[in-house]
Amino acid sequence: MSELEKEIVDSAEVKESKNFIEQIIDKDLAEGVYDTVHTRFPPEPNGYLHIGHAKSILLNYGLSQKYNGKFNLRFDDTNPTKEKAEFVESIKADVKWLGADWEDRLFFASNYFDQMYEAAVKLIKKGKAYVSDLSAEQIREYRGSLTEPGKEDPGSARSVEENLALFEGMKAGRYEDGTKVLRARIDMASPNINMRDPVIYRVAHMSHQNTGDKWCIYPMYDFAHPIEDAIEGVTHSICTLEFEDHRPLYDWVVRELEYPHPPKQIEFAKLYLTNVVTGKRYIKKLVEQGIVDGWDDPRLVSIAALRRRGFTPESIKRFVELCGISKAQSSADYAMLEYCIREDLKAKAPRMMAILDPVKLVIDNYPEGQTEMLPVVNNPENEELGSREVPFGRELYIEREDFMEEPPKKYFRMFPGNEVRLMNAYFVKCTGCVKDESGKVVEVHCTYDPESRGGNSPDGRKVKGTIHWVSAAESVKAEVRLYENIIDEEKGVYNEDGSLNLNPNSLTTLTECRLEPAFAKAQAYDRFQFVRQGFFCVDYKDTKPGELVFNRIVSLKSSYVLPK
RNA sequence: AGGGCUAUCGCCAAACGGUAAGGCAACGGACUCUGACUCCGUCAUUUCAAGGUUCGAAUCCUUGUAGCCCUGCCA
Repeated sequence: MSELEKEIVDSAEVKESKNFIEQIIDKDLAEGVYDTVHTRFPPEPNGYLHIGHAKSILLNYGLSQKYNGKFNLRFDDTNPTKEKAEFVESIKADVKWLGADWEDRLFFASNYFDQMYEAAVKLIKKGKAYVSDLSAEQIREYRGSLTEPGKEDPGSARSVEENLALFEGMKAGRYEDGTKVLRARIDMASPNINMRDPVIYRVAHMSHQNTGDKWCIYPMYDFAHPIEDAIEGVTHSICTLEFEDHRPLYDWVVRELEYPHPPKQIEFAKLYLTNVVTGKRYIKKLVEQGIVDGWDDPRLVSIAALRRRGFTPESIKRFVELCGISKAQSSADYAMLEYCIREDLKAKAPRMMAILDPVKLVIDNYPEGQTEMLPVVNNPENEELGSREVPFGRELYIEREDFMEEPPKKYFRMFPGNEVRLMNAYFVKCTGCVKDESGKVVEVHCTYDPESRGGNSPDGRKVKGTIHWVSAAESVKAEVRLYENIIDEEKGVYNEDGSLNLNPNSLTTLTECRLEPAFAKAQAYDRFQFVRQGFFCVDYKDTKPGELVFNRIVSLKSSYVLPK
């Protein structure tokens, strides 16, 4: 290819298509609707963040970076009945871990309660809001149905003065929970139910995690959110599809409150993953039944679980990018997530040897009692990761599946008469095996070629198979948890009736495995690529001294399948 | 008087009236001290359906169909 051709190809690759949100922003910028881009991630501190939040975080933060704008982290804490301070810290940690930097812009919606109260007063004065005496049930009745219009709230007829006095009374705590609400006066006959005089303030005598007992009235999301965005100077308020119907109300609020540079709400489709349990009530059930050990169980897709399982922020970012942004309801394939972590760890993680399903290998012509240290490169694709010494001896453990007494065609690992390479060590020739009464192989025997130290024979002969191993004497016994999150490829996670389709026994398997010494010294959060099996990280939970628990985070497809 | 949104390969997703990108998955083959990785090749004459407009339609129009969301004093 000539230089010119290369340039043409390069420039073609640079031309990236923009997602629909970027197109909206470009247009806004070009038309002067906004002269900057300011986004935010507004979680309610009522639980843990999951992979879906990661999409929102990375989208919002990414946009602010791309357009040289700003990104806020704001806790949307307008409902004290659901929120806890402990979630604030975990959310901050997760957002930070993902690399979204809010700099000094950490906000709480509850810090705007005074301004929201004033905003409500302003609406009352404009005749755009009134106090209602209706019960929750009555409000529901008056709202009408999907096909029938609602009817006027009796409170709608009150004068501005009366509303002002009543609303002040609500604030002063003169009314019980549920006895009075403030409603926006819009249109009880609107086909959009959100516009049928939505409740914008309710009474709740409850301590708030941030404001304590200062307030006994709290604003509703639809009223509070646009105000929060407007106060912070947010330009593009990005949320998920279910809020599309709320956009007219969002626009109504910023218009009636007369903000000079009103923010704009844009909706995108949530990120769903196939074959993982996401429903909160199911997760709760799994936790209660002890099937998973909490909301950060590695089989779940909370940010904390993914972190615990060994995913890197980079891999999640890549995954979110790969998924793209659109308005079509979709579910990403879990294989794509696995691809991202494999891709990321490939050159970053040291590769260690471990035997998941050990069977003993005895080298009959190797001196009894001798141990030698063999140098091994930590990652052949990345020399910077250095090397280590691995002990080698007469008795080793190899993977049970790496030996077959009667091999099928194209099997080129251990079988009687075949020579293979013990990775980084020696060529060995299989001589046979020892079985117990039940016919189970308990020991494989072989002889080695002392000339082939390091894994190559001086006479230049080749072997087709290379297998991994650990020294029987020096290896460390450990438990490995094999986590599976694939429930049923065909039926998926949920049954037709909405119940959970899973076999608890299939979720996790504990195996006793053998690790090479260096692997066994792993620290929490260390990540390793494990020969032929996948990636591991240390599972920091429930780890007792001398009883390491490793967690296989990604199962690489085995490309050799035994014939049935 | 219901309203809103969506529909392009098994899964995501571009294409913005000019002749269906790309990634994941899958499948061949080459290579290999991990049956991994890498490499190379294959994978939508057709865009939910049926009509229409146009020299030309995934894109515009009409009529259907399917899926998701909305009747919290949740967010």
